[in-house]
Amino acid sequence: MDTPEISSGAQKVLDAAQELFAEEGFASVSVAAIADKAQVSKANIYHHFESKDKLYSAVLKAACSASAEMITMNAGQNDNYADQLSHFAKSHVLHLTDNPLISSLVIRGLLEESSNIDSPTNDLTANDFDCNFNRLVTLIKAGQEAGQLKKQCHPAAFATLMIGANILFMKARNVLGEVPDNEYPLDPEDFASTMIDILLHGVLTDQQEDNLL
Amino acid sequence: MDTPEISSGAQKVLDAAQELFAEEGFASVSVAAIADKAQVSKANIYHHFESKDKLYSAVLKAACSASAEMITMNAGQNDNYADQLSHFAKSHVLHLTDNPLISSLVIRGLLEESSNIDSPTNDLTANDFDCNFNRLVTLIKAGQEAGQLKKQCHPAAFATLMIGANILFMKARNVLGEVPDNEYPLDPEDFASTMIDILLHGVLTDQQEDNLL
DNA sequence: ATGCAAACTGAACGTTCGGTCAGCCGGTAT
DNA sequence: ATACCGGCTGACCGAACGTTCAGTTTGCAT
Repeated sequence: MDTPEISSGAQKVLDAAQELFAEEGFASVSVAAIADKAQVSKANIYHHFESKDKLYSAVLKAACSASAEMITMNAGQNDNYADQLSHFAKSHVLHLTDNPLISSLVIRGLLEESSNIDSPTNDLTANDFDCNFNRLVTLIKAGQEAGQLKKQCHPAAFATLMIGANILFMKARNVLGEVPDNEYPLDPEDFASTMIDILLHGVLTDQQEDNLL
Repeated sequence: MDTPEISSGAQKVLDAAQELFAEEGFASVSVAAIADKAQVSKANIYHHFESKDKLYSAVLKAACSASAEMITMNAGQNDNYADQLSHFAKSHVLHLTDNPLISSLVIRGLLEESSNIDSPTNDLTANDFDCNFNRLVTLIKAGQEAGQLKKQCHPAAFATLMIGANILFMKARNVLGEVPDNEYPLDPEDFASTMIDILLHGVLTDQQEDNLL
């Protein structure tokens, strides 16, 4: 489409901007700081990008396309929906933890209100998020129609559970060190399988389940 | 303790600052904008607060204490842990949706890196978050010891699921309008009960559960 | 060698930022 | 009346901001 043929110099700027924007947000990062990090002059940034806003959009666009690319290779098309959900959860949480910069940018774009930045920026992250979210929703619906997942499970609520948990896991790993006397599962794969176990089978003991009938 | 007797003028400033900081973040909001919104002069803000950083800390401190106060009235001490979890989920999600400003501030403080703002600020939100998180964790452990919740359920992972889902629900309600042909559950209480149903019983059909044995 | 466009820069622009200061109010104790 | 003090303000400051521009360097086609 409209790939504006990123030069090597522009790429240095993009990389530096990505890191800084992901870590501190749009408003906290000055163009001078980006220039410093990229080891170019401030004016050079304006040679490649027409404004700070447009640079941010470019960073976000790159992050979103990288994000989409990484999650596309999911597939695994088998007819066991428990496996498919498990696979989705694992690859999603690994995507978040392996690419914290990209993920932080997308999440930041999602959670920030419409703000001052022009609308295309917001639509970008929203679309990227919807993409993952909707793929999970359709996966659940398919599982329901195959009779493997409960009909009364609201697909969007389930997707919110899984994706919300993964995001919190990724963002709060550093903050949650001090859970009392029970170590937090720091390994993403461990977390994903623990989470999937809960989501598939619930947390009630069998005895409690029986009492309900 | 050290309640610095907030005057009515200072309260106007705090209210305006809370709203703006919650909506746009620390760096995006200028002291002049806060003064405009509070209908006071910029110098007046510096009469009540010694710097923008300190004002932000004050706003965050107020938000955290309001948050703690609101969730403390949970209790309900009954011996049915399914009910207790359900009650926790409902009051938590209602707290988030009813007080979006306070919640946004705490979440923002949590998700932002150590940043430039002095450390007490970060500790503040982290403590508030830990408070909720740990209360949920101990609730789950109690349920496990009572034999009502599965022993292999990792308490911290469960807490991450529930709290992460609630946060995403609250923050993404406006973004998630377009889930295809299945309306998103916009009512917080509906969402909480749907979520709890999944967490307690899992999403696998009974027939699928039997196949695993 | 010459030309030319693109990559790049130092220095400056006007604006906005966080923060300061001298001074004006209105009440209140002397 | 006077002194005083907290609440409050307009005018101002230096620094940092995003942005521009004239001009230099680089690389490549001729």
